Amino acid sequence: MKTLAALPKQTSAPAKLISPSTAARTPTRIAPAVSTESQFVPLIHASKVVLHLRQIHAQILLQGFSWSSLLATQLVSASSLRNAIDYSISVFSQYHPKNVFLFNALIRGLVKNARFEVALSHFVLMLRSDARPDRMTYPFVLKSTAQLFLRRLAGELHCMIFKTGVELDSFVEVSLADMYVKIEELGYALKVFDESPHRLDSRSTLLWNVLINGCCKKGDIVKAMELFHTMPGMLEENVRPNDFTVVSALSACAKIGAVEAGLRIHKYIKDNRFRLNAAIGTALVDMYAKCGNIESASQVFSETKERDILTWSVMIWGWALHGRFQQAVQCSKQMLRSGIKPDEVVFLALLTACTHAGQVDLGLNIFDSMRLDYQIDPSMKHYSLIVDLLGRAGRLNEALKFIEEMPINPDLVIWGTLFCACRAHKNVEIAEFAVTKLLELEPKHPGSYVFLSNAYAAVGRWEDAERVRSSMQDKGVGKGPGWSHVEVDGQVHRFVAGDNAHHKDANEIHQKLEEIMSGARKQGYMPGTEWVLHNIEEEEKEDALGSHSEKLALAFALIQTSPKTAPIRIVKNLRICGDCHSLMKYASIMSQREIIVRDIKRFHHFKDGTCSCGDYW
DNA sequence: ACTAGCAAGT
Repeated sequence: MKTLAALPKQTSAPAKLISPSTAARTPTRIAPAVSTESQFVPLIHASKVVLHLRQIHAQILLQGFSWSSLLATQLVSASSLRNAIDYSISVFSQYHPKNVFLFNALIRGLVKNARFEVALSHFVLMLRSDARPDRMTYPFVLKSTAQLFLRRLAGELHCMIFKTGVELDSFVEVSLADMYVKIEELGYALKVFDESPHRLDSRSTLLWNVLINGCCKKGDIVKAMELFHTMPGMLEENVRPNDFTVVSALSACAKIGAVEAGLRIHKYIKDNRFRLNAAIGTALVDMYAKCGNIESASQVFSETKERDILTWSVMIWGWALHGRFQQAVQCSKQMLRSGIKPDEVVFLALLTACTHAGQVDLGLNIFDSMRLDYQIDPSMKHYSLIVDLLGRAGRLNEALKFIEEMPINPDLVIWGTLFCACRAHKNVEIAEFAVTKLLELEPKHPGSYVFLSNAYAAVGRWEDAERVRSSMQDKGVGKGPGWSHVEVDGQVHRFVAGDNAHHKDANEIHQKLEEIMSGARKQGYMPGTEWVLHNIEEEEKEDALGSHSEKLALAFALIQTSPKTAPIRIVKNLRICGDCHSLMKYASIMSQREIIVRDIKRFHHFKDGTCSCGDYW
C-alpha cells in the first residue's frame, strides 16, 4: 500500500481548500492512498475519530478530482455521528450542488445532535433548492418540529407530506403520529392512526406503541388500555404487542392504580414468554407498587436479574410510598453493593421515605451524604423535602433557618410547604411570614398557584384566592380537577370532584354518601371545614367536601361490592384532605372493610378506624 | 440511512 507521502505532488489549486495547518497535520500512516473515490467510503466508515475524517477529507481534496456528493454525504454523516456537527456543516457548505442525500445526511446529523432549529432551517434551504424532500427527510423534520413544539408548522408539514404522497410510508406515518403526540394533539395522532393503511401490518406495532404511549402521557388511560386490548385480538393480522407495548401499558396501569388490568398484562407477559429484562421488570415493579401491592412488587424485583438504576429507583419509591422506610434504606444499600451509584431521583425517594416516617435526623444525614459523598447538587425538590421533613415534625424554626441558609432562592413550593406545616402545627407567626414571602414571589412565578391560593385564603383575601384559582384554570397549568379512580370487577371508574351529576348512579351515590356521613357523625366525625379554601358559608363548605372525588369513589365502591370481597382501592391524583382522611377511618369501622387510598404522596391503609400512615402524612 | 418504552408534587 502506498502512503499519502508517496502520492504524486499536487498543485496548489485543490490544496488551498484546506487550511495549511490541516495540510501540515496530514499524516503518513493513518489513511492509505486510494485511487478511486469509492475506495474512500470504507475508510470513512472505519474512522474512529474526527481527526481521521479531516485527514481523509484533505486527502480527497489532494487527489485532485472533483469530489462526489457520495463522499460529501458520507463525510457529513460520519462526522455528525462523532460529535462533530460543526464540521458536518462546514463539509456540507463546501459541496455544490446539494442533492437530497446530502441534505438528508445533514438534517439527520443535526437532529441527532439536538440542533433542531438548525435542522429546520436547513429543511427550508432544501425547499428553496432543487432537492426535494423524500421519505428519509420527513422523520427528522417532524421530530424537530415536535421537539420545538411548533404546532403551526406541524400542520403545514402534514399538508406538504399529504400533497407529495409520501404519507403512505410507514416510517413517515409513525413520525407524524409521534409528533402529534408530542405536541399534545392526540386527536390528530389518532386520526393518522385510524387512516393508516399500515395499521394491520406486522411491522406496525410501532405505530400502536406510539399511540398507546401517547395516550398514557396525555392521561387518557382508558383509551390506552382499549388500544392495548385490541392488539392481541389481532394475531391473525400479525400485530402483536412487544416489549415497548407492555411497558407503556403497565405504566398506564401504574398511573391509575388499575391492579386487575396490570395483573392481566403480567399474565400476558408470562404466557408469551417475554424476557424479564430491566425495562419490563421496572414497569412491573412500579405497577405493583403503585397499585398497592408492595409484596408482589418486591417479588418481581427479586425475579428481575437485570437491574438498572430505574429498577432500583422504582423499588425504593415503592417502599417509600408504603411508608416502609427501613426497606427503602436497605434497598438503597443493596443497590450500592451491586455497584450502582444513586442519582438525584433515588435521593428524592429516600428523603420521601424519611419524611413519611418522621425520620428527621436520618433524613438530614442522607441529605448531607448526597452532597458530600455523592457530589449531587440538591435541587429545589430536595430542599423542599427537607423543609417538609422538618416542618411535619413541628421543627418549624429549624425549617425556617434551613430555608434562609439555602444556597438557591427558595421558590413558591418551599414557602408553601412551610406554610402547610405551620397550619398543621398552628404556628401563626411563621405562617404569616411564609405568606408574605409567597405573595412577594407571585409575579415572578406564574407557574405555581396552589400554595398561593391557599395563602390568600388563609388571610381571608378570598377574591385574590379566587383570582389565582381561575387564572390557574385559564392557563391550564394548575393541578386540574381532582379525580379518583376505583376499580370494580376489573373496570376502572373515574370520579371528579364536585361533578357527580353525569354519573348514571349519581343519586344512589349521593344517598350512600349521606348515609356514611351521618353514620360517621354519630360516632364523632366532625367535618373538617378548614380544609376547604373557598369563601363560602359553613354548610356549603360541608357540601363541597361531600363531593370530593375520593368520597364519591368510596360510596360507589361500597354500593357495588360486597363486604367479603377484596379491599376497596381508591387512587387519587392529589393529596387526600384531612376531612376525607378522617371520614375514611369511620367508614372502615362502619363497613368492616379495608380501604386503601393511594394519593399523590403515599398509600393509606384504613382498617378498623386507623390509618397506616398514623395520621402523619 | 429513519421511527417507539420504564423513576420524580404542583
